[in-house]
Amino acid sequence: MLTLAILGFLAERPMHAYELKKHIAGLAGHVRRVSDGALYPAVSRLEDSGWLTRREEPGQSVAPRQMITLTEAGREELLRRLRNPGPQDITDRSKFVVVLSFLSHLPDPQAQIAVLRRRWDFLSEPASFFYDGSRPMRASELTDPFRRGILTVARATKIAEKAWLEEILQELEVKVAT
Amino acid sequence: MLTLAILGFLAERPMHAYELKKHIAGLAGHVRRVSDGALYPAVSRLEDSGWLTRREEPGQSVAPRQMITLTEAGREELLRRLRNPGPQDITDRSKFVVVLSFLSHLPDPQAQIAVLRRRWDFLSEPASFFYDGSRPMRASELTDPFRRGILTVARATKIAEKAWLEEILQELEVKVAT
DNA sequence: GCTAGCATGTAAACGGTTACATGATTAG
DNA sequence: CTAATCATGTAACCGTTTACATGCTAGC
Repeated sequence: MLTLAILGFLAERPMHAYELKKHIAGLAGHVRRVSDGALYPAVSRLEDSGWLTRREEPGQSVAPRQMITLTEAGREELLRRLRNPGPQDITDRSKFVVVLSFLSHLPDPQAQIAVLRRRWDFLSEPASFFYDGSRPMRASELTDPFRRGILTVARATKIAEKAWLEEILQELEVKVAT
Repeated sequence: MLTLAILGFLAERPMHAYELKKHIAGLAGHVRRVSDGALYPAVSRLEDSGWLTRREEPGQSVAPRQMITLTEAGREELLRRLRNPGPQDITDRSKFVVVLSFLSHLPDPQAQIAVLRRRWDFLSEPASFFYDGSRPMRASELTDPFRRGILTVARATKIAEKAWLEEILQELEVKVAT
């Protein structure tokens, strides 16, 4: 998730790590704070992979900082990841949000459609949640009010997301057809 | 997350690890598959902490398996974690769902109210998502259709969850008052 | 005979959290 | 002078993923 977010934001423009941190924190909707201990090693890893380069900017009245730039290989890696998200990137909403954030970078609407459809298919599968012994329970059988709440909210979320997906898929299909 | 889920399900009844796995997979709504490499070591860790015990059940016509039972210390640990969830357990929906799943185990409605209110407070904070340079953007300024989608769905989810929270909080407050 | 499901584990690699460490600038 | 924000990093620890490894039973 961190890797994709770093590649994605750098594709828009070069930044230094501190800026990157704020962008990523915003993306996560402070759902997940980005710790320095995760970010800086991640940037180093991506540099080792040849996906980005760092240029020291001697501090003119500010603390010295490093401008990080995406390489061509980095841009290709981003597109590869966007075109071909892993299963978790589709099923885990917080990961899918990252994919979605950068999906515009894919030049091909058909590739965008493919990703969105995978999410739609996943949301269309029946989601079993709780078990009575080994038998999955239906929502109507649940007496626990908190578990009912989980299902209530999950259902509302699913409906909202599917509605949006159907809307944008239709727009994209019109675009492809023309 | 795994630890809390294991403690929570075992509080309902003893199980063997394979059953636990299915319960946890259901809980996660196959958002996150539970790998054996995570589950079995987690169970061992909890055993080392004295929160559960394992009893070998020689297989009568089935493969030999181990019945896992929560200890008194394990039950206390569960209650401690439910009463006092970490910040991530409140802000990260997939983690909050785990807390919610077992919140009924807390005997005190006031403690339940406290947890739910923390979530409500978190959902009430303004969530900034994307930046234009260093300025956070308003939803109306976003032109990227996928990013607009993220905000659209997030807003719907938030409304649904807050509505449910307000409903159940009111019920619980009535309960406390009587 | 084979596949699916039941059932339990280990080991290496990876990545994230937490805590530690440093230092500059700006606003109150 | 002090707190907040800018800015970058390291190290120990922990838990998860992935891949490997084994073996039984039931139904087709």
